[in-house]
Amino acid sequence: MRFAGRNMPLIRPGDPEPSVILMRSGFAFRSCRLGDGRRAILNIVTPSDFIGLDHIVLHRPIEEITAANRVGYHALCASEIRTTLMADRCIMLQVLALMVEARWYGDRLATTIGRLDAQGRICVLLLDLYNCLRRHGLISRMTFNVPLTQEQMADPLGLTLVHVNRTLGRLREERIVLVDRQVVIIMDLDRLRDAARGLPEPIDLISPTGDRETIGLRIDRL
Amino acid sequence: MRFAGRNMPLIRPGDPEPSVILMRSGFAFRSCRLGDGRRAILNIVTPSDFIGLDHIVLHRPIEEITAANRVGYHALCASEIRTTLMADRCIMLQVLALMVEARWYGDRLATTIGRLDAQGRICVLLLDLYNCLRRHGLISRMTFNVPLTQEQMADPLGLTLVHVNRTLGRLREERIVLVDRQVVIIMDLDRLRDAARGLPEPIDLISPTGDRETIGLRIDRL
DNA sequence: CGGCGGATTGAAGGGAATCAATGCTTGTGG
DNA sequence: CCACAAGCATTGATTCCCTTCAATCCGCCG
Repeated sequence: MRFAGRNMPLIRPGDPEPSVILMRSGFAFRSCRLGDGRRAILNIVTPSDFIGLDHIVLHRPIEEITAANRVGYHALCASEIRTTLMADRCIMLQVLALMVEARWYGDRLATTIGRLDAQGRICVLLLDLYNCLRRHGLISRMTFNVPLTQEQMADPLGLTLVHVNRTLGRLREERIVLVDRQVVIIMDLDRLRDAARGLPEPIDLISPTGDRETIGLRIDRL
Repeated sequence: MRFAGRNMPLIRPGDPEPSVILMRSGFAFRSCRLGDGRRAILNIVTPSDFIGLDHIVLHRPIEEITAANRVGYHALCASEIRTTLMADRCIMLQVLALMVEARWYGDRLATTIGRLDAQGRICVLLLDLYNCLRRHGLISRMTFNVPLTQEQMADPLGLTLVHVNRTLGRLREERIVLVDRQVVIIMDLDRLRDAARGLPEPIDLISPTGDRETIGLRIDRL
């Protein structure tokens, strides 16, 4: 188990020896470099997510992972993983399933940005985080911590931090969800779902995602 | 080799026996259903693309594929593919590579929509089509056919057809690219690239994408 | 000819960006 | 312990890109 502090890179683009990472605690975000050098956040990474699985088939990382707060994680050399996968076809299939799931979320994000207004997009983000944390048993109430600045929320949603701020204010006024500092309090889950409604539902994998631990255990072993 | 006419479904969501498809000729688009029943186009599919590879690990299709014009394609039952893959690890790795590439394009699309204005988005779409067709040796000049309505172009870019129309008009005025009916003529490739600049570059897979035929051949054989 | 799908164009309105200034916390050093 | 700076949140005013609504036009086919 390794650790990284706020704003520290877990993976940087062009790393000669890229890793596959299993998040254990904390938040991070996955981003890519734009032509002008700016950084575009692609999504938020939460505990028990795998990141960098694409390194299995990539020469060098195309994206960078940055810790949003203190992060605990396991790292393993991608080439080792590759040989491991070649030895166990079932694991390989599971990795494929994870990639399919990741693609689905990418498509879904594009749909979110393309068809929902600022309020809808933010609701989707918060709802996804809620569902994700809840699925992994990290929360049980309607309250949780999101160690992101408003700018980091705005970026993957294609918004400006100013507009995120205003919209969060409106969501608070309407008593749907309250975001203060790093604390999120869902006040009305139904209306939060309504605001995010219209999007396709998460998918149904042959090998359920809960089985991630199957891979996780092997990583621990290595 | 099978054929499908304009607006005919190649894959429909919930199909009990989903297929993996290799496009041979014609255009199609991949879409998903929104809560209100509308259809959201996720991307454009061109000849030699694989679609439905996710069915290898999915119970049932989550997206639908629709022919944009007359399409020729090969179809193979996903469960057969799955057993084939389990037998040949190298092919499996190639499929994984294709999924990684697909995800990258999904992420890239989200970035495109989130950070570029209408002109940039349309330029990205046209440029991607150009590069894609060219890579597969389907065109050699600056002219090609795109059998899409303006509405079908607008959809995946998060725009309205009205605004696409106006923007195409501006691109014509500025002598960058000319889109009339279904004919695209790139008048100034450099400025087209400029308008789309800022996006991350396509990726560099360990097993080059050109090797698709490796899989294609096996599909033919089945 | 009439109808239809798609392209084109106009006018009006709104959502989000942009520019800019002001609070609020936190941490650091004197 | 206070002063100060840095980073982030908040708020206002203005601008503009894109949407929406609507009308017209065009090519095609029965």
